[in-house]
Amino acid sequence: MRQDNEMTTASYGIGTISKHTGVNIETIRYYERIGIMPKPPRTAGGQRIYETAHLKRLAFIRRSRELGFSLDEIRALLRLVDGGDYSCGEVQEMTLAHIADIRRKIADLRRMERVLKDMAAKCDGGDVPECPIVDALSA
Amino acid sequence: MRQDNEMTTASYGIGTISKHTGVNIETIRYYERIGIMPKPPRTAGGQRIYETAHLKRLAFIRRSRELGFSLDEIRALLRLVDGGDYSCGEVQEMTLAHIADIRRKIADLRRMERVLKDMAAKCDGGDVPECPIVDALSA
DNA sequence: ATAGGAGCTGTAGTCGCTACAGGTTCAAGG
DNA sequence: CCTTGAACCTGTAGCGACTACAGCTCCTAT
Repeated sequence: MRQDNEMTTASYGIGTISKHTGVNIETIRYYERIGIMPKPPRTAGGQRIYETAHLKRLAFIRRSRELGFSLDEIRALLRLVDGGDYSCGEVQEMTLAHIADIRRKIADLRRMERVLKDMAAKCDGGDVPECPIVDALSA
Repeated sequence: MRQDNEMTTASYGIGTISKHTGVNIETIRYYERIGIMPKPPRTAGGQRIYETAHLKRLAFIRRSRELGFSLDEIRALLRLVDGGDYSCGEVQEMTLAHIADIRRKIADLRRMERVLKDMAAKCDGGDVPECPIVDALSA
């Protein structure tokens, strides 16, 4: 573990924050390239040095991805947070929009499931080469 | 509309089958490139000529995509159909596996929705720059 | 004969990563 | 102090399933 020479500010290598957040090393570098993670300071040799703030930001991104936010949505969320003058209302609005999105996806999947279930039910599962599923799909 | 000179076998240009199936022209050519649509005959000038069989196959692919089958799954389905010796049981098996997949996706999305709803509920939506959603995400 | 819509090929971009190849740096052990 | 080897670096290419474009050629109707 590295130590700052002035203060007791913890620093971590990229592998450490990768393990901590569960985000792949390559993905972290990718996030930096596309600008949702800031360019961190480097050692004399060019290796990235992260601090607690980076760790928190990466955890935020990770959790948001898990909850289905796109990187663009996360970018917007982070812009609010970075601006400093974000309001709770704005964040809530985006979250509600995202929930609506998820609901639409669920509805679509349920429709698919129903159709497929109906098709599978018409099938006797035998060896004959006349399948109602195939018929239903090409109609 | 083109007409065969021997029989009344209907032929269509790529634009026609695109409109009929709702599959983009570029996508049809892409399907040909990756081998899930066969290479059709061409006019002297090199334009693709399709017949009713192509139309049915493309409709099959379209519908399967709509129902969430991946191109790889569709390829497998088509291999069964093309082989001619497919059994209804095999098709049904793939369909049931796909249904299980859809159920998993629905469960995931529902979990997401619940978490987001809980987070949004904690938010008073006001103008204050302290948002429980942001806190929840970075924790 | 000509205008213009339809079609052609080939390439590059999208999203969100992941997987290399081929090199450099760092920390620990001898 | 030196060596080993793990960790890190850059840059590029690949995935799936398209979509978009540039810059042509072809076909049909007037």
